[in-house]
Amino acid sequence: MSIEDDAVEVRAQGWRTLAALHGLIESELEKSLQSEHRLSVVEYTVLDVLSRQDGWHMRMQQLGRATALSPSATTRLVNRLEDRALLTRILCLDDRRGIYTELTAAGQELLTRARPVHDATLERALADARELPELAPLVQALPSLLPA
Amino acid sequence: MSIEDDAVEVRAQGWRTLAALHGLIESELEKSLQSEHRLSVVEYTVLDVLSRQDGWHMRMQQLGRATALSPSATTRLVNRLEDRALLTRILCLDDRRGIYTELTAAGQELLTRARPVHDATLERALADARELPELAPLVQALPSLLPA
DNA sequence: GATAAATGATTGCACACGCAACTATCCCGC
DNA sequence: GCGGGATAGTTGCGTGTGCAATCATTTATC
Repeated sequence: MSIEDDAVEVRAQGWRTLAALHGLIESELEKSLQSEHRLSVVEYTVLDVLSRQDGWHMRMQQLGRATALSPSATTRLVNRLEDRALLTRILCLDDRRGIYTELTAAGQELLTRARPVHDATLERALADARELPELAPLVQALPSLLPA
Repeated sequence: MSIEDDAVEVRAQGWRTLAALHGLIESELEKSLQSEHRLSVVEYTVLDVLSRQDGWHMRMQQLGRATALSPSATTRLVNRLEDRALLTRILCLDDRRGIYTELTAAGQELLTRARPVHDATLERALADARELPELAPLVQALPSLLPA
């Protein structure tokens, strides 16, 4: 019993730490990307993830999963970026329900300018977090968890 | 140069992983807490953090920091919970600008009922995440990062 | 001790979000 | 090849959020 209770508490504590670090980083990114390039974090994420699909298109649904957004929010997010001519919708030929999205040159260009801001802010936010005792271990461990 | 570029990319990758795991867990918690107890994740967080301040009160600002919420959002969050009689505002005597908040018996009771739902959902969400190759390492490492 | 700057919290406003309902397209069984 | 169910995406609507401006109180300056 006590052992299982401990496991529950450890998970909850881990989640609180994760959420705290996430919240800190996200609000820093939000402020800097918004003020420098009028981009929200999730908008930047879309541009970034699209740029990584080198040559490949992405469906709305995949975009929604990549951003943890609902279908309706995904639609409007793509609308906003399309209105700013940062990406284009491309109708799917083999499945005409589906819609692909693709970065425009302007989108690619904005991403190129925004990326340094994003990266610098991320570095600063992580440095700040490393000063907080409850976040430091997670920040410290993060880089070693990637190669899968 | 290349080494520094790598560090930038590693940080970005770590952030994407962190954000992905956070998004997955948060949407699961949101769904279960909302449907079972009409609580959002951030509302649950407030009840939880207040219950941990055993005997101690918390100022609005501290609540805002604990939830990564703006002052205005904090005000309205406390309004919602106060309207449901889950917590009470207590004026600060030594600094009459400040406002303390305290769980009511009903708030404590609701938290007691919601906590099992929260914990079970968290366990399930982490198990799901462990199945995803890109998230598994972070999920695996999380429990070991806590004692600070 | 009066005025100015700073701090804690609240309100007006615009906007992004999720849910549920809807449309359009595809796929399956017969 | 036709009707019913599933799937991809969009829209109406209510609500939670951040920013900027505001009010109340405290603290600093003279």
